[in-house]
Amino acid sequence: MHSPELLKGTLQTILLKVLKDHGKMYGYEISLRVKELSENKLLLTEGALYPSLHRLEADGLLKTETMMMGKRVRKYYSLTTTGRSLAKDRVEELVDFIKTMSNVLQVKLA
Amino acid sequence: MHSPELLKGTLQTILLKVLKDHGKMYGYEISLRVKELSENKLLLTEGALYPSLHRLEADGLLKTETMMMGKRVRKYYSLTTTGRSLAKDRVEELVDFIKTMSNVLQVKLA
DNA sequence: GTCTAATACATAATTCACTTATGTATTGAT
DNA sequence: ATCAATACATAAGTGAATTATGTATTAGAC
Repeated sequence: MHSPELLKGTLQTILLKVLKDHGKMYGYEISLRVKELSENKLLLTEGALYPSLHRLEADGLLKTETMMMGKRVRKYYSLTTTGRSLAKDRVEELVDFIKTMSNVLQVKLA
Repeated sequence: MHSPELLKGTLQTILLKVLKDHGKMYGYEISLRVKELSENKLLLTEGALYPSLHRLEADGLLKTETMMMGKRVRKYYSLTTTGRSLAKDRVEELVDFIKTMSNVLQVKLA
């Protein structure tokens, strides 16, 4: 697990990106997907995940659909048109930041 | 310039790394060096830089030497033994985080 | 047949590393 | 002379996280 401090500012971008690639997903599913993609290094806590999803929805970047699986609630999130556009920009910005950081740290990335 | 939000959690590591590579440096010099290494994309504000240096010093990771250049004050910072050791760890952690992020974003880094 | 872990959502209080704003003072360039 | 650059510093405010709770269902272990 990484120092969680590092996650700051990257969570929204991660959420947008994962939803861009996988379409409709629910919160818990997203957390599992991120865990998988990161090889167990990025563990999204609920306290970070749900407020972040709610914020993205409030900002009009995500839309939701609530389903009942038996008696269990599932809330599916997907990108709006605006969200899709922003997802692209945010990912580009983060990739650029990563490249900048590796320049500053003077490390080669495989 | 990047979204400054992304810098959070990475600043101390940057400072430790730059000081590890360049030895004795003063604050303003560090900000210029980071600006140069990042091709003008990382602009350290004083409000972030100085408190961060002070914190590292208070934590025993940096030691200081104040010099007068004519009438102008310069405060040189350098790593302590503890600081040198932590610099290594922090850089490794950040590099690892960067790799994790690129996995999650599924991007190839040159 | 009960207990634990996993599934699935949610929110409130708190933290703390930043941003933004401000302050002081020297030096070099035009 | 005036402006930009040099060089330090700190205080107030922000906001995205952490930490701590809470509710409830379902599957598996024993």
